[in-house]
Parts: sequence; structure tokens; C-alpha cells
Amino acid sequence: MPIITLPDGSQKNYSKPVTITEIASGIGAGLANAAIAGNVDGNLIDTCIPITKDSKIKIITSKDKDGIDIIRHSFAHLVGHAVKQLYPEAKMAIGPVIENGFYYDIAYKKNFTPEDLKLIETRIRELIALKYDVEVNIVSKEIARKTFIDRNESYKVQIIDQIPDNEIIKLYKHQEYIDMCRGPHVPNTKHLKSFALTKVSGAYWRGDSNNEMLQRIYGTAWGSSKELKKYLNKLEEAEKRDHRKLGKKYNLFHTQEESPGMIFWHPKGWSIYQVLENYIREILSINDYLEIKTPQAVDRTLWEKSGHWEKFKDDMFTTNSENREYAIKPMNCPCHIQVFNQGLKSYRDLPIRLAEFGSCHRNEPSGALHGLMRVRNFVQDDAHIFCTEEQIQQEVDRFIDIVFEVYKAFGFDSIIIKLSTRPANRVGSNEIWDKSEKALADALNFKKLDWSYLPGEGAFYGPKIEFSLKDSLERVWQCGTIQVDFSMPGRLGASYIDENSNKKTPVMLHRAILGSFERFIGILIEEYEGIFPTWLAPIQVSILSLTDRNNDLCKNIYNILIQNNFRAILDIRNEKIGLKIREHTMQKVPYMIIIGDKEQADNTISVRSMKGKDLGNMTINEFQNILKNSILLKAKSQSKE
RNA sequence: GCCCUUGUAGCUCAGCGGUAGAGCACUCCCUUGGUAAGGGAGAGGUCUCGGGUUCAAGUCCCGACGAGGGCACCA
Repeated sequence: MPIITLPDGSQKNYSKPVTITEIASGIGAGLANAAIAGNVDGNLIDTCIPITKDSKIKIITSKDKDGIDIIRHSFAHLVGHAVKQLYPEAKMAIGPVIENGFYYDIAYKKNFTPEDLKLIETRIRELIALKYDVEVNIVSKEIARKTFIDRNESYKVQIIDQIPDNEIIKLYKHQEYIDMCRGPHVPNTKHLKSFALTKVSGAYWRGDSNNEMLQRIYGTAWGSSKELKKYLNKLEEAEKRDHRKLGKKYNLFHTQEESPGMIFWHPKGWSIYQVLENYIREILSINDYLEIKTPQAVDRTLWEKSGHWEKFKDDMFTTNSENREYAIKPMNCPCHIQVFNQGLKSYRDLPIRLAEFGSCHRNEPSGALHGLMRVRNFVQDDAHIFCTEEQIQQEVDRFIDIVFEVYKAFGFDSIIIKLSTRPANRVGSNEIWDKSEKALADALNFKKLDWSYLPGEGAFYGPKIEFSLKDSLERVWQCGTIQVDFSMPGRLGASYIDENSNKKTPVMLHRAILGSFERFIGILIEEYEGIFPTWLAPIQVSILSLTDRNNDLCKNIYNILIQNNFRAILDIRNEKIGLKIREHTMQKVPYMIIIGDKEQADNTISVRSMKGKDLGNMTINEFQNILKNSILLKAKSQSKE
């Protein structure tokens, strides 16, 4: 008969199989009331399932992470219950738990609108108010199958057909509604309190765009209304950091209908871009890269040879001239191989690292476009390393160091590292893929980095390491990458002479640190909330006059600063100093210089930081040192004062 | 590309069948003021574009294009 061990180490003996509900009741009525499920020897079970053998158990409530996930899962069932009451012909597909909530995919003759969402939400609240018990039935595959055939739930039947024959299936009965799930679920709808249905969207059945589109209802759910509010608040705050909003607010860039997915950079945004480019150029230079520039439009025959035409024809912009068809380059690698191919190369020359700030155009699907993050024209801080097989490891290793150095300069600490392996549609033999995937994995392990596999997500020519960053809404965007390519150099005739005078094909490593300037700046805007550290700030210092008696001195100070390559602006408008300070503060200029009669008399300047701190009076030279130091510091931690 | 939503002044938004509105910004005038908004006056819109319904259309319907959120895609 089971001996139950509780988390505090205490044990209870039972004379017969016992359920979580019974154990909880034995401890206290409050706990019995709060019990959502149990963790038995590491497995989650429903409160009503009898435990037959000696076990270590924990009673799960809405305070546990597992409890919240169960609540979210049960909310998905409630969506099912409500939807089937309101739209009896709807067919339920899948309703999993996701980060912060859940969704349910549903097939229905008419598409759901936000009004439907409101109706469903109201119905869910009514169902919760009923505080009905959720019953679990453990059934055979056959019975489950019959149940859903009878209910005309064809998607559920499809799911059942993929479950192994001997496996048991749990059916959760929500009054007249029945859903299928591994569980566990809450024993009663009284546990379901804090939720909101958040959005409707289309979603393909089984994630395949060849299948029909279902309708997805998203919701968020929490253990308490306080947590729900906190989450909704967080979303609101994140929206304020949206780079598209801030781009407008701080006059960095814009887009317009005539060129969807392409950026019009304004002076301030372009200033950030140029600082970034020059910074990367320095990094490249000290790491033995050679910068080149290659054509924008290239004859289609080159793309046919490289394999891009076959795979990406529809995704390239093309143009014609005198019976020839050109593609606007979607990537730089084929052109870089052309540069490599000029002149005979010796093994002594390798590795050769060719870098380009390469502007690429890709005709991305309209639905994929997203501010600066996903665009149709972008500039990569691209480079291709031509090397021998033996050199791969050290080059990958060296590159990873550069990525971390650069990301550190921007203050990024959570970098997501993935290794994408061979896709179904690929070129190159399995041996080559084995070798390339291993080379990348070895390099990551050598660095003792935290990384994971992304199976099947590699490029068609080779596997890749991706370095991704999150935006304000925690959406993940790939930025840096390094990719091993054993195929394209051969296809495009790249070769070098080895130590035995034999012609050999080099390996090519595609790599980018920032990825695209557009995306990286988008991430930076959100990371910094538009408040750029001095080294990146489009305007580093504003010079504000107090009265027009001070204008000439302001102009002098301004001239000194711009001659020393600081980014300064002059504000000698006939406005009060309070207004000027307010405006420049709101434009997030790191430093303000204020000049009035007093400064003019003692030949100093008064300096104020964006954060509102009065840095006092000083000479222009003293201030230039402050600026220089602030710029050298780089990372976001500065300009706190 | 697919589904839902959406497109009004430079910006943020109101108006939702009956001759276009607010705040901020802008222009001009007054004000020369010491560390986050001085005052007054004025100008500004074929309401994304193309069809349709109606005596009458930002307002309703259809289509195109763009944007937002998802899905799919992402060399």
C-alpha cells in the first residue's frame, strides 16, 4: 500500500490507492481547494488519478509554474467548450500551451473576427462561473476514435490516427464538451480566473502552407489577476519601445508605400548607421579582413551556376537590358568568389577574408515585412573566408570571439546561439554535411557556449551557427551567423594550388557579425529605448544660448566641437532656456551646453546631462575630455548621470 | 503569399451617411527669459488610390496598394 512522501520529507501511509485530492484534504481544506494537479515522482497527474505505489509527490497549485501551465492548457479546453456552444459546426484542431498563454486552432466556415472573440470570452466567463467539475476518462485509442468520429471532430481523429496503437488516451469532459489531452487539467473550472483572449489569426493545419488555413485564437492566462495585469502592462511598455514608433519619434528613418520593405534613412538614423559601419570596419581591419565592393546587378547565369536561381528565382528582383536578364544581388557570396577567382591563389595565401558592406535585395513575402527587422533591401556586414578544411575550426573559433566582442560593446548579454543542420532540400554529400556540422559543433563546444540544435534549418549549401537577439516583445531575430560551405566555391570554379602543386577547391565560410545593419539598428533602438549612448548618439551635444547676447560664443563653441569631430547642434532660437532644455532632453541628446552672460564673463560653459544632472561649469577642453571618455566607454551602461 | 485588423493635417488621434475637427508641431507678432512647456494671432487636409450604392460617402459595399498582429517563408 502506498507510502506518500511530501516535499518536506514527511511521509503518510495509505491503506489503499490514494488520489492527490485525498492527500491534499488530509493536509488541509485550503490546500484541497487549491490543488490543481500532482507531481508524482516527476510526472504530472490529475488530482483524481489513484496513486498505487510508494511515491514522492508534490501538490501543484496556481502558484507553481507547472500549475500555471495546466491552467493555460485548461483555458484552451474552455475555448473549445465555448466555441462549440456558440458555433456548433466548428471543428477543434489543436490547443497547446505557449509562452504566457495558449491558443486553439479551429476550423469553421466563417472567419472569426474580434467581435467573435468578445463573444467567446464572455461565454468562457459564464462557464467559469458555473464552477463545473472536469472529468477525466482514460480510454483506448479505438474508443477515443469513435468518440470524435461521432462528434464529427475530424482533426481530432487525424491526431488519434498518429498515436501508437497501444497508447492510452485521456478524454477530458467539460460538461457536454469533450477534448483530448495528455493532461493533467484542472479538476474544476473554479481554478480558471485570470485570462484574456488576445488575438485571432490564420494558421495552417500542421504548420504547412499546403494545408487549409485554420483560425487560431490566442489567449493569455495567469495564476492571479495581479500577474495578468503585470503581463498586460509589460506588453504596453514594450510597445513604447517599438523601433518603428521610436524611429518616427526621433526622426531616424521612414518607409513609404512606393518602396515597401526598403528604408529611407534620415540624417539621424544614418548617423547611427555610419558609426556602426565604421566601428565594424575597424574590427575587420584588425582581424585581417580585406574590404571589397561588388556589383548590384549580376547576370542570371551566375545565379544559375551558384544554385540560387533554381531555389530562389521568385524571391529575387530581376531586371533586363539588351536581351540579358540580371538579378539584383540577394547575397554577396557569388560575387566574392569572382574576386577570389582573379589571379592564381596558393595555399600560402589562405585564409583569404573578403569583406563587403553589401547591399542586398530579396523579394520577401509581403506578410513577412516588419519595420527594420525584415526588409527587402538591407546591407550585410558580410564577409567570406576562403580557407582549407584544416583552417575551418580556427576561423570559426576566431569569428565567435569577434561576435562576442562586438555584442559586448552594445551591452547585449543574452545571445541565443543555434546550430542549424542539413535541410531536406540541399546540395552536397552527406559526408560533407557530417564534416561541416561537426566543425561548427566542435567550435561551439570548445568555447563552452550554451547552444542548441535547430535541425533541418541550415542553408541549402551548408550548416550555420546563428547568433540571435530579442526585440522588446521578445521576438527572436537572427543577427550574426557563420556558415560552412563546401559547395559553392566548387560550383563557381574557385581553386588554389596546394603544397604538392595540385589544384584544390577551398572551403568558404559565410559570416556576418551584425547580420544586417537595418535589423541590428532595429534591435538597438528597442534595446536602448531610443536613448543612444554617446558613441552612437546622432547628436552628442547641443549648445543652447540663454539670450542673443550669447549667440557668438555659442557659435564658437559649436565650431570647436564639430571641428573635433563631435556631433553637435546649435540652438540659438529666441526661446526660453527651459523650453530648449526640455526639447533637447526629449530628443535624448546626451549632453547640453548652456551659455549665458555668466559663462561669457568667466569663459566657461555650463554642462547638463540628459538625465537632468547639472555637471557644473567647466572649460571647453575639460568638457571635450568628458565627451571623449563617454564615447570610449561605448556600452549602454554609461550616461546614467 | 494566407487570415484578422487598419489607412483622416507634419505627429498623435476624434468624427462613422448631410458642405472636415482637437492637441502638439509649423508661420508671424510680442517677449531676451538662468536649467523639462512665456503670450497672442494665423496657415495647414481631392479624409491612401480606383470603382459602386445613394438626392448626398472619410462615413456603407467591392477591388488595389500600404501598414499592424499572427501563420507560412527567411539563401
